[in-house]
Amino acid sequence: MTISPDRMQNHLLAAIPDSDWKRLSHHLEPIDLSLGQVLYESGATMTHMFFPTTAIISLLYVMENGSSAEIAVVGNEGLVGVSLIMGGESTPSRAVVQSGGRGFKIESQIMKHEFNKAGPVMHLLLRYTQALITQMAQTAVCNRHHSLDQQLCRWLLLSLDRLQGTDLVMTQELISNMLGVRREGVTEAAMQLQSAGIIRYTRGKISVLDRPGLERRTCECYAVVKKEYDRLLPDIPAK
Amino acid sequence: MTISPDRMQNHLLAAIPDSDWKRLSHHLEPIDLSLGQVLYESGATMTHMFFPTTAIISLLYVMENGSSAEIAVVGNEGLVGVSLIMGGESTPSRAVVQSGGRGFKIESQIMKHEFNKAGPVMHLLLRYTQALITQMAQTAVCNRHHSLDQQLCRWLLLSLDRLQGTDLVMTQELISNMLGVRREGVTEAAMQLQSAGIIRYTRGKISVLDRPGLERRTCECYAVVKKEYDRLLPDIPAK
DNA sequence: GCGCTTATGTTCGGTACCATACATACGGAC
DNA sequence: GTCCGTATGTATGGTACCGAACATAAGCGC
Repeated sequence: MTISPDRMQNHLLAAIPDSDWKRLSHHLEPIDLSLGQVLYESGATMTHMFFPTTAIISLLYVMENGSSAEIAVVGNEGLVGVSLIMGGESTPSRAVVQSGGRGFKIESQIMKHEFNKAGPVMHLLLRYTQALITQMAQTAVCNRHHSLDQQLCRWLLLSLDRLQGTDLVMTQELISNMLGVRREGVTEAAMQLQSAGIIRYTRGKISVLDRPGLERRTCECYAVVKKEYDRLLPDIPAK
Repeated sequence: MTISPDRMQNHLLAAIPDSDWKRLSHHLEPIDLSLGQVLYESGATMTHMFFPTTAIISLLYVMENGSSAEIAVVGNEGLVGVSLIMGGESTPSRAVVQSGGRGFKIESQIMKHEFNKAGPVMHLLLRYTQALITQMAQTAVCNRHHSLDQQLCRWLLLSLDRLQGTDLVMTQELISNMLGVRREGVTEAAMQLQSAGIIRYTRGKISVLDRPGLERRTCECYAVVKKEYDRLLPDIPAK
């Protein structure tokens, strides 16, 4: 049985004041988001915005030679389609479902209209956008300076924050695409984490056993981003 | 003789409709921006927004261990202080003058008030913000995948686009801080470019002799960002 | 249980960058 | 012109990651 997703599962939707919510609620449509599904393609005009509840979406740039790099990750704390409210209608990146689940979608026109009222919804979305900017900036820093091991920890923590429970359904191949590294590199880093007792994994599934252990091993980038989300979106319950 | 900067030298200011400009013009204050000057510090509350005319500003993140990485660069096409309009009042990065020159500053309250009118100025600033987001995202990609040589070309081109003329006053040490690499690495890359006849440099000054040569050697990242600026801010003359 | 697909593990040589140390030489101050 | 601070050039050894090729084994379909 598929349970219709609850608005409250997405923290942005949950933070919309009731008076504004009344206008919007009719337009939100619950949807399934299955692993690998592409929500929008680089450069394509976006017709909808998405609010994940249990799914996680990766924003990634695909290079001319086919390799890719994750720019940011979006889960139940946020939304996919920021460029709609920024007025650009598209971005040079792709949005892919990294972890299957559910969410809501809404037509872009509705949301743009709501945004242009310049009320609480606009300010909420803008604060979220700033948090997303921080995540992107820190991804740039992390890509420059930190080891694959540290980046894997950061990535696991970001995913964990956007999931219920401690299990990720995710192959190492997938992770390597997100991080923009070789699959073998992920294998070696994951083996180290497993032998340290921090994670346990089998084909396509990773269980985090020791979250504080991950936090000890990751770089400062994770904390910088986390702190900024908490600061900018305080009405959103820290998991 | 220092010439008072002209509003039209900053493309965002130039794009503000006259009716809105009348309200704002009294509040804009011309200022000198000298090399190395810090416009805001990581985490500090911003009191002003800045519109460079002839100066270039780097947004960079400084790590706990003191090393740094550039997140984005802002010149006469943009503004410094996007987080003010996003509602965050601060960001975890630092804004430093990378190339001395002039610009305007304006008190944050004035600009926020103007933004909240939800008129043309808001939409202009939001479109600029999206272009800036693209630059950050592409910096992340470039840091992940491209060689120092390619990144140096990208960086020179981004700087060139924001300057008049073809000379940069800039030591290799400074460039290495921006790119987040060793100074020696920049030296080697610069020597290659010089012996290819693309640039010529002496202590602290770089002259670009062959701009198309730089464009041939850089990665796709430069073009992606450039195209997105042109798309989002078409009212701004491409240099 | 058997076989096949595919996720994970291992090895190899190569390279781009790093940290450190030091050599050279430009060009402004005097 | 001379001196000196500092920008640039060079060398050495180390490491993290890459690309490629291949080995193993988990778990699904039958």
